Amino acid sequence: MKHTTIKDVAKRLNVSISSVSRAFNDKYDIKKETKELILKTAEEMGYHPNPIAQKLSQKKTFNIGIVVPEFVNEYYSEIIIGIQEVFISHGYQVLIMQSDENADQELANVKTLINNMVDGLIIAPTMESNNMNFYLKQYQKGYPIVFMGRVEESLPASKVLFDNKKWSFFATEHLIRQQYKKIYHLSGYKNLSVSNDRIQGFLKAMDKHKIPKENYKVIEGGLMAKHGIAIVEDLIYKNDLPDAFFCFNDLMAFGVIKRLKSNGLRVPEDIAVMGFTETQMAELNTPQLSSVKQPTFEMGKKTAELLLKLIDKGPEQPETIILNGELNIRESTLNEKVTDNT
Amino acid sequence: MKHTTIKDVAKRLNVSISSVSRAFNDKYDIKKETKELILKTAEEMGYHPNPIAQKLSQKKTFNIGIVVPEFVNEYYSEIIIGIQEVFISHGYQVLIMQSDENADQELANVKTLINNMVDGLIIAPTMESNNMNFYLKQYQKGYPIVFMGRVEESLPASKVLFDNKKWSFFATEHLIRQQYKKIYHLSGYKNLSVSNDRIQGFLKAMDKHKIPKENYKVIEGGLMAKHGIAIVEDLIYKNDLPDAFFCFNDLMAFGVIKRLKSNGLRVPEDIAVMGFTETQMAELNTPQLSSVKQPTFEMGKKTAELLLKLIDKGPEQPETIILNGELNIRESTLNEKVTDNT
DNA sequence: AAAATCATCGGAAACGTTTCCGAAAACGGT
DNA sequence: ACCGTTTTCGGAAACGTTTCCGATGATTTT
Repeated sequence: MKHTTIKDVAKRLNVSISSVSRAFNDKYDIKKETKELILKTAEEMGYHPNPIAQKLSQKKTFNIGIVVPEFVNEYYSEIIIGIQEVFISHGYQVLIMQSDENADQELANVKTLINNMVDGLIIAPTMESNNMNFYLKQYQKGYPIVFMGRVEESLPASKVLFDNKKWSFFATEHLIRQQYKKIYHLSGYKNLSVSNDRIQGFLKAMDKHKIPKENYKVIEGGLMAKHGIAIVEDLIYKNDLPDAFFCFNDLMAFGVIKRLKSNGLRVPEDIAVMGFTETQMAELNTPQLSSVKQPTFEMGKKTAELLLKLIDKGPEQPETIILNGELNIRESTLNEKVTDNT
Repeated sequence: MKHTTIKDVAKRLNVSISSVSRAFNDKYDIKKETKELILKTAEEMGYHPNPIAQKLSQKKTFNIGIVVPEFVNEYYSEIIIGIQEVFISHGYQVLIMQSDENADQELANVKTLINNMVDGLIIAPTMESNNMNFYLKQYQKGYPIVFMGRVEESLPASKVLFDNKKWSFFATEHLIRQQYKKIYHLSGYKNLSVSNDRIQGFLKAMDKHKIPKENYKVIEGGLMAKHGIAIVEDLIYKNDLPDAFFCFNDLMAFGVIKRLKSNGLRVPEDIAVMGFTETQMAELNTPQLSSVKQPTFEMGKKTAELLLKLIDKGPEQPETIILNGELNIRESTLNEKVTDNT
């Protein structure tokens, strides 16, 4: 467990500590031969610079922190993988913490990460809370922070967003084109900006195609399958089922499909169901689920690159990157009566 | 960005640096009043000890590293959450790296983590490779390492395992009791010890119930849905379909179900399908998938606790924890002709 | 040949803690 | 009033780097 230090290497070669340091850091003021000699014997001695000492000396931790609501589902996992790819290749290590969809936990996580002196932070907030004030204050004090996902476009900081309104619109329009007449949107929690964006997209499509008000509805759901199940349950009880459901995410869609089937209803023959934020199960489910695929990996990479720039070059004009998705039509929203499937 | 240091606090109160340190570290040799005074003014000045400096001084990084094959699927995500819960509450930060089911990548990850001087390592190997020699050598040199999952019971180091053989046996026996006569096991890669354990369990059940050799088969699959699909495809082509499939994991089971359905076969009426390592989709799929639930969260916690002990108390007798699961019977393996569903 | 430049290196401060060692102060007992 | 403890504290070394500053000798310029 005894580590060989820079001193050991220096002593062995009868050179100074500074020379060894210079050799390892590619400095100009060292002769080529001595540098090579140093590197060679250091290699032989199994010397690796102690990262902690380097960090102390350089006043950088080469750690960055990520706070996400959760990473059990694929969405944030994939984003994290994208982030890691960028940072690890730049010599950083990534600390991941989850807020469990809880604003207090989120704030606590951010504070631990700051106390651990991470060089930068990526925050995917669970919801708009007054935490944002704290985060923004840190950002304005010069702490490098980049936001991701559930924040408003007006936020005065760099961020990477998905164009929820647009793709919600496209998804809804697809349902309309498939000639589903009565369409219900099961939204996410309404205190999430993404939920509202998708509601906006839904309503915009309704408006454009002049669907009468009694033929559509927005019902507040949540994030999980059980929310979809509960809502369908309720609608069955009220005898108020639509032709098509457009769900906030795939998980809710799976819940909806399950509950419909257990009531003897077929998807899509009786009722169509559309998801959002595509999961790998969309293809494997019966029926295969139509959904909107978000470019998770790319979102992670872009976010990481923004933060890296912020760390290296200091604060400049905040940048907002809005990414596009992909509407993947599958069995669950195909109306057999419609031949033109555009 | 200018941090207040221990010196600033000391100077302000005209005490020594050591006293401030003592106050923060709950040392005995400091008067209660001065300690409180120091803590109060430190608080006022917004002083937090610099963790990097602490780490350098204490020769500990308070970082631990985890290497997993992947964390897109729920299995490792949940394990990681269990690990984090233990370590974060003990003041550690957790560095997570994924090997992408690639042994070289895995080794590289372990080496980066060691170079980053993590205080301990949790390795969930992708497969038995000669990496194990390297890991064991580090372990024997005194580096705290705990293994998880895909390792053999004979490995001379602390580890947390799932009793794959036992639960594979139970799962298979359930299929036999449901009077499925011809049962095929789609295994995982045969260079994984877990695959072999589950094969053993499968064969043991066949043996116990004296199933004739021509009525069962072990087919090497993999880890993903597409492997299940490909195998079913092949069996259909060869006209060699069984009454029931027992799959290495849920993902393969979903692939199997999908491919069977697209051939007009019903699950479970025509063919039953059983998964393993239960996912949240098992309940939501149609039909609901029978599977074996692994105690992922607990596995994470146990692993973390083993490592924590290893770090704190040094190497003792290696400990092996083998955890039990839960056989969850659902629609996909219920034979309507059988009334006694035990 | 003197002066200026350049390449190469060593010494030491600095980064911000913890901790060892010893000293001063307070205290109790005789 | 003296001595031995105990309590409380300060000084300084140590952790392992990076980097600034200056020194030395070699090389080039005038």
